[in-house]
Amino acid sequence: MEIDMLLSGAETIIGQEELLEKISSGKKLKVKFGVDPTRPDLTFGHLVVFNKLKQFQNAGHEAILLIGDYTARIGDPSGRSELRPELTADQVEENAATYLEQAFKVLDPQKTTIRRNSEWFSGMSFADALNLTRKMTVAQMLERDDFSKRFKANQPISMVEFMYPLIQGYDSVILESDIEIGGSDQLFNMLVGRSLQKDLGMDIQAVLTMPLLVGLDGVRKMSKSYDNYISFNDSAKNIFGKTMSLSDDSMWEYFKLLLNYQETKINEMKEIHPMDAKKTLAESLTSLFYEEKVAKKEREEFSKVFSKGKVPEVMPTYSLSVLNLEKNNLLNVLSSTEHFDSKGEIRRLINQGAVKIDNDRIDDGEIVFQICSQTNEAIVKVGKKIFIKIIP
RNA sequence: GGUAGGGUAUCCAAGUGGCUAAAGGAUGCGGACUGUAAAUCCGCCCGCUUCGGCGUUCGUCGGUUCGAAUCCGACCCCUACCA
Repeated sequence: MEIDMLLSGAETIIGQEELLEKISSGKKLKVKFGVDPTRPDLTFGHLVVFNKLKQFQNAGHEAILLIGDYTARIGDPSGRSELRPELTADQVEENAATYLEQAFKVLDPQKTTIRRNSEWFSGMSFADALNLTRKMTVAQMLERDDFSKRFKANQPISMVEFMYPLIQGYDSVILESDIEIGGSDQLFNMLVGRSLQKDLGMDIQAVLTMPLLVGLDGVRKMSKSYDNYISFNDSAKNIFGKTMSLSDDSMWEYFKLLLNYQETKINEMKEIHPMDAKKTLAESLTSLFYEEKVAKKEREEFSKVFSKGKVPEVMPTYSLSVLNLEKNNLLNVLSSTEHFDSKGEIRRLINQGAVKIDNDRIDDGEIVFQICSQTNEAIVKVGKKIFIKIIP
């Protein structure tokens, strides 16, 4: 039963038989999951794998979170061969720290082993590194899907990219991992771990890949570089709001991959109104990171603000007397609120009919603020999402 | 080392002397329609502006010209191919 759960949702499982043997023998497995701290946020794409890691953890296995601090520092050129700036050690450390903080929102810190690959790579000699490269051939490398595609298309592949699978594989050697989990785009790299272990006569790790989560656009995979992601660090409001912006079609993936909903339960959800289903999704996701009552509250706020067109409970507030502008016209006031990049942008928004004061559409940026003497405040709404309160 | 191609706005990409702040996509933003959906349609998308303009931009520096992203020179960087 437990085994079924551990393997559920996986897209590919390599080395399943040995894995099952190990599990049934009662061995405490070392489960490896690696992340490169190249940017400050973990996304819900990572969450898919983190959830899996947690399942193993809950089942009593050893969760090893590998921070690729050494690799991150070199600058991973994967993907479109962009020249990524090398990160400084400080930046990487900073990112690593926030990664951990975020990871522990899901994982149990007491039971999680944290390792950094700078532990073994920063002291590695060039000769040892070269020895690593001996383990793989160019032809083998070109088996990796994106390498072969780029190669055929005459697109650049840098040497350091060829090192990445080896680096990642060597991590598995050092950690003596029994199983490595990751996104399905990591399959090749994880398989290299198997070859290296085999080569050294070690126990060979199983490999389990999880499907890639589609991003908020519903088309491309969730990724920081596409800016279509929800992060562990998003506010409750943003987790809820971003989830609601998903298309109906893609929400079921979220139920499945992020909340581990089973087929039958998903089918039940499909019976109710999509918006209600989505609200349930959004509330559940929000409560993964915040208290349930906070999530519930966001659900109510959402209905209030967007379905009923009311004003949110809290919003950034600016006082005219504090701003102390030469002229209290709409343009100046908005431009001093730091929500907008330039006055030109605000003008554009006004011209496009995006700005309302106390629910009246304004088409003139020169209009001077007159604050209702009864309520002693004016509510400016810009677009659908920005609310600003102005007080005297 | 040789040959060929290239560096243009957030990204992709056109543009080879003036009509170019620079086509077209994509992303993004706004509006309409809605369920803050998605899809679709319309609009905006370098900065500042007293809305007449002004200021910066096409790898870098210099030059030719009334005028340069476009021509010339040098330099830097990238890519593929052949060795």
